[in-house]
Amino acid sequence: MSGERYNPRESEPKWQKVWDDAKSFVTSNDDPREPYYVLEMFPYPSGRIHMGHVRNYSMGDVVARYHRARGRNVLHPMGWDAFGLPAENAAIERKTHPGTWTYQNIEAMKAQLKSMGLAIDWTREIATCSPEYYQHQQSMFIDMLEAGLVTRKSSKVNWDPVDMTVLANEQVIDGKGWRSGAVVEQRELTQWFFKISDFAEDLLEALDTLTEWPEKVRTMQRNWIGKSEGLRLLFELEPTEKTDVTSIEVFTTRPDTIFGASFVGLSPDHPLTTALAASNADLAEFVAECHRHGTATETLEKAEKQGFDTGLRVKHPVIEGQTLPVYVANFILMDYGTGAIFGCPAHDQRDLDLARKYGLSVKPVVLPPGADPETFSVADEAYVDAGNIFNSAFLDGLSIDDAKRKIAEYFGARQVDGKSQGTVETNYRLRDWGISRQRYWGCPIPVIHCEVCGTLPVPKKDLPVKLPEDVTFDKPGNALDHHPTWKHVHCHQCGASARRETDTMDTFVDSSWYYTRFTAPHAETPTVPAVANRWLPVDQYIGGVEHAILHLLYSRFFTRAMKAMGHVDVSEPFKGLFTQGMVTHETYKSQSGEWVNPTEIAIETNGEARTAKHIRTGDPISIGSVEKMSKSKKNVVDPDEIVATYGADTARWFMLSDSPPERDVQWTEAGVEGASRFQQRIWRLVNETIELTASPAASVDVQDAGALALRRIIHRSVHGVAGDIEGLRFNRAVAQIYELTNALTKALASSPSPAVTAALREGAEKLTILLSPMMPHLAESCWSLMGMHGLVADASWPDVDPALLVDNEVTMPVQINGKRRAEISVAKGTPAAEVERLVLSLEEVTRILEGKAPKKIVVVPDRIVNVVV
RNA sequence: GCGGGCGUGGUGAAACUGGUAGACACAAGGGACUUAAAAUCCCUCGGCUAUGCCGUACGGGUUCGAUUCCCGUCGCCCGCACCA
Repeated sequence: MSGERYNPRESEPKWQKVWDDAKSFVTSNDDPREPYYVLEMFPYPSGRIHMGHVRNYSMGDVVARYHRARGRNVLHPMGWDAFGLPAENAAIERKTHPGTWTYQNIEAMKAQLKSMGLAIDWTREIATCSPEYYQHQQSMFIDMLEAGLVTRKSSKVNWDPVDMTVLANEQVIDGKGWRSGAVVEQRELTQWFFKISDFAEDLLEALDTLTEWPEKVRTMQRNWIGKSEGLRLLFELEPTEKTDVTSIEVFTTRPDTIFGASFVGLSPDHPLTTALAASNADLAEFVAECHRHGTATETLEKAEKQGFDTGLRVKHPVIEGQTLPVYVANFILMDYGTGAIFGCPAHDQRDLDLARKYGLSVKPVVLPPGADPETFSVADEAYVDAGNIFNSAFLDGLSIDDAKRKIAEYFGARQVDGKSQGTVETNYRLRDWGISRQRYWGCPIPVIHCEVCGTLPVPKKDLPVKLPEDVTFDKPGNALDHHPTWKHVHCHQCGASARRETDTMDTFVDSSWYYTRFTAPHAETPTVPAVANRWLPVDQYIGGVEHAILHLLYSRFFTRAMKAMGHVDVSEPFKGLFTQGMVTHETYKSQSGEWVNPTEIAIETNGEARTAKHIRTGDPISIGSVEKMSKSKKNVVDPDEIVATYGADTARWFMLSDSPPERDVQWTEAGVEGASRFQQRIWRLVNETIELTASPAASVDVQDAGALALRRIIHRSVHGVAGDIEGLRFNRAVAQIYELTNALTKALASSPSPAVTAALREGAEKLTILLSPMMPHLAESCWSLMGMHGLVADASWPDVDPALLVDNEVTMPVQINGKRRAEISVAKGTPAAEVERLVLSLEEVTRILEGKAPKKIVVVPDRIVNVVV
């Protein structure tokens, strides 16, 4: 018996040091080879990596190592999304500085990542909380301010009462803060905004160019941007004493239904509503009621449509002499369109609900195909589909689209209050990106507020505006604002006393350009454009789908902004995007209903039945459903423990096998053990192979049939695994490597001829290279054991002999009436007539034909034969 | 409600433009080696009324042939959700 068991605990640190010393993964910007940029979403330095990281970084590492082997100059960096609230919470709990906590975490996590053996260029490491990084962000903020891409405006904001900060709309999930989970309140605050909405159209259109993105993510962004084309339309008010306002402007995407209008609706927050409510206590009460519902009852099913008749009336814009009531309605949003609508109940469900409740008219104006115009009516369900316009005078008979065009022209030519009555307008749901956060641990917004000169950017020569070190977190709110001296400055322009901006930037700003900084991480400017342009866009970006909207949309915006400022010359940051699935695990509960960690239990199997009990107490434990690993359910497995027990390669291999990478993968003890066994099998295979042939592969006897068959499998595997890695189908790459391993093991056990032995040696070498992106340490050990030159990390991906990919002999299944009955083996390219002749002489076929002629024979050359009887 | 995705053995899954359904792995069962265990190796492994028949959620359709395409139903997952 040859060799000892492979010992990853010994071998893995050894190879990591070898790579380190050889600077194997340090990437030069001057390398003339074709660049390839692979990036995984950088982690928040929480202190420990979790299995999700292991999966994410294993995938990225396979891609990086594969493309290195393919001769590309690969950029594969790592950094830290290091600003953010948890550091402040930790500061409060542990009485440490957020920076101290953060940098300690970074060190701990870096050690963990290094133990995974990732092919990362650590010389490019970035922490977004370091002034070396955020000074450039401040500098770009000033550029953006000057370029008109930043505004400061008072607006209603989502206020998180627990985190005591403002949240972007995207950060409010089901009315709750995305991090704290607290019910979000509305407050009026002056905030800094990036004008992402200026780019709405471009961000939407360019989605079509992102062909290497998941369709799902593109759809989500498309919906988020929420483009809608419609008409701004003025309704003239009947003169009234209640207000001086003479017209109401609404936004509609269905101006074609104007003949069916039966009311005009205002948002409870519409200025006219507010004005009317000032002298109408009932209306004021109605508005207050709407507000109570708006914020508190997110969980309730669709709130009932409620309206309040203001008593005002508007002139029907196309029906002479008719007027329509003006309602305030609870379902009309102030921050979309104009905050006012016209209601056409027959063709909008919400309008119909309101109309039925208050007895307003319901007049259909779109006739469904095939319906009778005399009898068609709308009951409880609005008709929202296609049809032709009727009951609409000069629009009668038109399609919806034609009617929209015609009515837009009609209103465009008329005037109300000296303005055009109708203006075609495109609306977007996407709002500007509010970046102000009332927090200490973030990038300071480099602005001062001078009593004389107003709001001024800090001169670039004075950057960075550094966070003060001596801060306390004994009061809720912004520690930066509480600092005794930091915010008091003198105006650089006039010398008057001034106040520093104490808001810091949303941490999504930090992550909106870090991939660019990686291309020149030590440059004195935010980017070195020539270098950035060479690397960008990122060829393959890999991360969680939870960032489908926020991070990815912001990054797309930021790249455009950086392009406008001359920092880069690309618009899209990520050419290829891959969103990996989560890591799940079974859950366990004690009798008393408490979650129990997998390490505390023992599973017993009795045939198919599985039971669990507590290791320490022996109490029975119930096995629950498979869920995403989470601390709250205690179904987490610590990567450190896995690496210590099985080694990094085993963890990496298991994370890549079995489940397609975009799908969730279930972590199981049995699965890890299988991966670990496979590692030993490879080691044994290589050991036994070198016992047969100690010298590197030379040419193989091409005449030997056994050797040829083996070489076919070897070359097909090299080809197949390459294709699977390029397509990110890691599970299939793994399966092919298993198949190759099985074939080599079998050949080895068959007292191989010299020719087969030579092929085996070739197979062992190539298998080692195929393994190296996934199990890099084991691969180095095998490579060195075989006495190969240099490191397998530097080895080229094997060439494939195309002649070995095609079989001369093909097996064709023979179907009778679509069911497989036999198969024949023929030379590749055998003509259909010849195949037909062979098939008809088959015993299985003649038996069923019983001398009769078949109705039809379908021959797909080299694939299949189907005899129809 | 709207949009998207998915339903394949005991389990994770594979099947390229419609062409041998279940590759590969896990679990399970049987055997070999061993004083014994671990490790390793070999065999079996979709179902059934088994020379055959059925089987890719269910019901139809197109086709010589459907896991794959089309229509309908059911179930699960994800995203958006009063956006006029």
